[in-house]
Amino acid sequence: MLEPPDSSRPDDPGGPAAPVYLAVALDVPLPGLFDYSHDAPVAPGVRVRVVFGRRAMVGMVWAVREHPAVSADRVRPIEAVLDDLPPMPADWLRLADFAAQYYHRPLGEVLLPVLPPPLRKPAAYTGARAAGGPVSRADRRPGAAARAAAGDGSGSDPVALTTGQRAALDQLRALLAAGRGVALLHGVTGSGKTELYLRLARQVLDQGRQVLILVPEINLTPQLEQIVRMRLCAAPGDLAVLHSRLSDGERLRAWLRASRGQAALLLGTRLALMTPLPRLGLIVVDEEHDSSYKQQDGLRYSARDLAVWRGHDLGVPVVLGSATPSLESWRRAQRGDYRLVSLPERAQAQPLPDIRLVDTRRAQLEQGFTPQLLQALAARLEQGEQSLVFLNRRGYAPVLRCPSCGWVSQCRRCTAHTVLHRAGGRRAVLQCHHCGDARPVPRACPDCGDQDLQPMGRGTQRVEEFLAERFPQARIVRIDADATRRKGSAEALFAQVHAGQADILVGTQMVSKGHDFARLGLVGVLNADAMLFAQDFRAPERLFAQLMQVAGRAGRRTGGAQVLVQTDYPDQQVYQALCRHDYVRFAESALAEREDLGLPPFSSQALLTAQATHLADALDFLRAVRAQADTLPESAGVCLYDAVPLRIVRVARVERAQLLIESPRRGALHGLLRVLLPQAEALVAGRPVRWGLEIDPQEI
DNA sequence: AGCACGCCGACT
DNA sequence: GTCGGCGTGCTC
Repeated sequence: MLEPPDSSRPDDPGGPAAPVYLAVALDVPLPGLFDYSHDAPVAPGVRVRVVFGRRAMVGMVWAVREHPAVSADRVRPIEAVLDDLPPMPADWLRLADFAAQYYHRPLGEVLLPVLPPPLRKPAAYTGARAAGGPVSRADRRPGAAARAAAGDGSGSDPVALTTGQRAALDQLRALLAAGRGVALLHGVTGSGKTELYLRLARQVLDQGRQVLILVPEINLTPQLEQIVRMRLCAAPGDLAVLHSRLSDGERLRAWLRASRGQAALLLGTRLALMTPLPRLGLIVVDEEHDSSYKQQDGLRYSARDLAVWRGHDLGVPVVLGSATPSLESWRRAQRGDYRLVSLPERAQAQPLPDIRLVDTRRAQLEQGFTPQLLQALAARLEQGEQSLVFLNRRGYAPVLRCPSCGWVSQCRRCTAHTVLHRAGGRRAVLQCHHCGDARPVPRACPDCGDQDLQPMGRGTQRVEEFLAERFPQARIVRIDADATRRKGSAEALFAQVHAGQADILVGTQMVSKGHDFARLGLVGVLNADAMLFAQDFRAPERLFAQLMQVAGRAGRRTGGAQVLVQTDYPDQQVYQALCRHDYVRFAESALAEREDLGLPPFSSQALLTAQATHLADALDFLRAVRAQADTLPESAGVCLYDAVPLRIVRVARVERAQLLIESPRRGALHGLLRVLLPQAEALVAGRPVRWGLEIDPQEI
């Protein structure tokens, strides 16, 4: 099966057939396809093992040609046709083709990385351990799903819907009946979006079709997985789960069950989007505004945007859900491209938490806390309720400083301060949050010898230390990337909080997603302003979403919850809207501002990035590209900004610059890129520069 | 991106 | 005298 077919086939008396040429996509950063010869045509979407340069690779056949695109003496034969899977389906190939064109990357960089690793590693098919290849090995193993407990409540819908939910469900069902279209389901935390996903999914499953549910993070899969199993699965194999923390084998087995149509439900993170699903009938994207849908390395695709494209292409409805939709989606809903479905209230009738701003301009702060916040913490402690102190800054202090000469701790490899870390018992270190480099804390100032170095500002560790001192009777739990580094430790910490074994929770954005803390009565937000003044135009949008999400942690079961946001700028639009839980007003004013400035979603953007040892090389390259663009007729209606260094110009000894390209017409932008990018490739030749392109950048 | 080849410094 | 640094060149 894994060897190349014999060239002298017995049923072909005319001798060896004329060779054909297969245009093969390979995962290399080179444009185009690569031609290989073979003795018979092979269907597009079939994987093949080939030798490329000096190494063996798995590629995918894209087309069959009569003549090679390069001279025939450079063409090599296919090593083996990997026929352990049927050809990838046509709709999957269309989706990959669209992604390759939209993100301006070679096909092979899309087609292959989205496959489970064993399907794209040549070593899985050669050598003694291959044993018939990864697919037959996977098929010989039962897999985790078959051992998992079956759902017992399949068929029942235990919760009665509120009037608001019923109205929303009717609108969503109309979408299902129409068989296509995108709905933006807008509802605050706790308004019951999940319940609606489940009921829609049930309806689609009953029609014998498959449902794809995307969630932003792995952390959110276990909870949803449990609910979905209980509510929608008659057998354990009905659900397949896909995310990056699975082992290669688990991932392959889940992928096979979904792509063969055996699993009716696929739940996963962004990488699940590119799974073939032969009977797909509904796509749900939960928390559609979340930035983790955008891949940040390799092909920088947006799983949410591709989900919308896939739904449209297949004529399958897509539901985008969020309490704080992205302004891109909100505008599409306003224009009528998406159907807006609103859930106006919390499902179980508790009031929304009371959000208040605490003006820090005149307050007497104690370790960053206002007296109001400290009093509120004390009161909740007394009532036996839990509190959350939210601070998006890990470590002990963001910088170490010498009071006599002004020296500050700086990374050797990056233009960034190093952060003081001194978690319980372990030796204190100065750590760079950009490159990970860590060094011991100097005893004295390296510049002037002063021994009295001071930590400036505070992170979660220092807040934890202060609260322990201030409230000695309280049980304090810190949840951030440092406290949860070990596998399973996050689950253990969350379990501790859920079990009521914590009074005060100190956390970064890790705590803001998914977890529903039943006993949480108070949320205190420190240092929100830092997020407001990130110079990115999306900063207010992100801050609003972040704070709404964190506020949503409070009082989901108890009611009477309070959120205190400390700020120097209580008059800012984003804080005012937050206090009123008024996403709509916030979105309208933010959109008006974006329109005035011609920013997305009123324009499309692409970001050309360059990296070099010396900044000047990176900037020179970008300027050359820009000058080249100016000579092209395709640059009409497209704005190319000046090449600029990144705010943190050097990371891990590499200096970075970028050039923003923008147009009110997406077609014009992509038209220019199609012509310009090959020329950029030529311009970089001989320069010590690495470059890249990001379409629809989320951070600028 | 790999993985070669190709010319100049500190080691058994 | 070799091992090895990473500069540039190519891959159907």
